[in-house]
Amino acid sequence: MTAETEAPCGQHRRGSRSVEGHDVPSAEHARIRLAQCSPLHVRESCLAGGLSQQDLEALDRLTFSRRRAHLGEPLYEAGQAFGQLYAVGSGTFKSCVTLADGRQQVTGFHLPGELLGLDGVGTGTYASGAIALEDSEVCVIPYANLRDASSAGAEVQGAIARLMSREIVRAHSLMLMLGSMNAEERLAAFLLSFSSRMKARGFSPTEFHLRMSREEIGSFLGMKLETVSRTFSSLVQKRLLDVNKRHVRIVDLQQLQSALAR
Amino acid sequence: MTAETEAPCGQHRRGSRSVEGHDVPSAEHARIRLAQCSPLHVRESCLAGGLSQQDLEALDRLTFSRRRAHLGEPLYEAGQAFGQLYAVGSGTFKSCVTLADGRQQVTGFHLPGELLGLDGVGTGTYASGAIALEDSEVCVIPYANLRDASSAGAEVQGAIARLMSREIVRAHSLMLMLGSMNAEERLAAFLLSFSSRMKARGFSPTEFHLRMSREEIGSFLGMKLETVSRTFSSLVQKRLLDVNKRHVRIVDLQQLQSALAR
DNA sequence: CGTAAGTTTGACAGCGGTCAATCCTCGTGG
DNA sequence: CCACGAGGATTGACCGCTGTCAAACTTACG
Repeated sequence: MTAETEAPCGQHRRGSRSVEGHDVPSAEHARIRLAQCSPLHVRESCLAGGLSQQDLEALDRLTFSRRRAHLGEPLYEAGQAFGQLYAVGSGTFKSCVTLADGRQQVTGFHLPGELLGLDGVGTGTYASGAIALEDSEVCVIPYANLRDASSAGAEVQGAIARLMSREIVRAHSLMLMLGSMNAEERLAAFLLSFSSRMKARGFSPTEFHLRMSREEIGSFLGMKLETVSRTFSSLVQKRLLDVNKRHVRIVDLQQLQSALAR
Repeated sequence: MTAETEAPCGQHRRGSRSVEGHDVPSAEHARIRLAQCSPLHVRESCLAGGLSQQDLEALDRLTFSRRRAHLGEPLYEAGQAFGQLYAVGSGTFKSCVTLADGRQQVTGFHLPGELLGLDGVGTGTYASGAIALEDSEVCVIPYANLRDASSAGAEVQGAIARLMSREIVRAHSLMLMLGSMNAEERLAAFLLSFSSRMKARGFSPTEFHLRMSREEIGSFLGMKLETVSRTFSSLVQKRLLDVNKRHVRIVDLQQLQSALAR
């Protein structure tokens, strides 16, 4: 239906092995608590950063459902009424903002344990959309529950504030990257960030599979897909990486880090 | 003392008509409530956006002091322990982040009514620094006071959450700008944003004085100061602006807006 | 096997960075 | 009061990075 453009934020059409018939992804809302929702990831990564055991237990009590999103499906879309936050349980998401004239940009990639939807709190409307980059699962956290002063509300409010603040810091450092780095530095920064996030989740920090296309990486890094591809090739030539399509192996992590300091 | 670099985040050395002898800007902490702290600006601008009357009164009760900062003086610096938020009462500030290798970037300019320091909530350390671009005044809001569940804490917590969320949205749209606009579009976007913020504060939206240098604008927009200057000249040539150093008059606001949609 | 999407690579051009000279403003000191 | 110097702004010349256009290759799915 939607007139598909050449944008990096579109939904995928080729549904992979998605079973189809799932046009409305808001289907099942099983009552499953955060603690059962891939607890290891959620607790030991971004979400847990700075949260006390008490915070986590409070959060657990406020989480009431989970939801699945297949590859290419939106979890929510920009402009939609804000109602809940989502904690990635498994899989990967990208979030995208759109300019008035249609230009779009990927503002982030989200791994298990990270929180989505915080940009909706301010206005009551999601400012960005989130789309699954593979078949994924999230925990749904109704925001109204957080506002209830009841049930350790204050603790959780503080935790949410910390998470938001970190998102601000992250966005600012991305601004720095977009404003002052060349193509090679941007890609190196992206890969190193990805590497440390994989490591934090118990995966290999030097070998991983990217779930996003060259175009999506380019959109995130503020460069064209051809430049992304060329820069990958350049880093391979310099013996810092092995790359085969979306499979990446970091050969020389030391040098990749020093590629940032130019 | 500090080895001054060529960065856009440095403190100014030429103290203008500053009286001197004010090396420690944390001096006087008069007990003045937010309501007395340029209330018109604070209430009718960013801070007030989305806040109820109740929120504002709650905030008032938590504000205990104000502080002055002369041109070039830091309000706080990156890495410093986080303790309070600052509401700009009068004047202008810039905030800056620094990369490991010393590169810096201006992440925002702040007008009366806007809140500074939210990036410190997450880690307990300010991730950016804030420097006065003219002699300015702020309201000091100890963050600990906000966390106290006492005295309508929940209301204020929600208000702070909304403000943080808006800052996230703002940062994301800046990322979009840095990633996908050319020099002219960036400058136009900057001027239009500045214009509407001036208008919101009761100033002329078409004629104003910029408190920041070309280098600082460039740092914020991800371009070099020469390019900023050239782009100003280009917009003058196109009859969209009148520019004399830092004094700007928007001649054709319509066309300036359409310069964004390319 | 054919088509579509994604990736890679090449050729070329243009925007913006770099280096440099000049001008302007303002504060300081002779 | 004027000369001088420093910092900021403007403008020009040049060039390199990255965008643009295009073609070839790979992979997956119908």
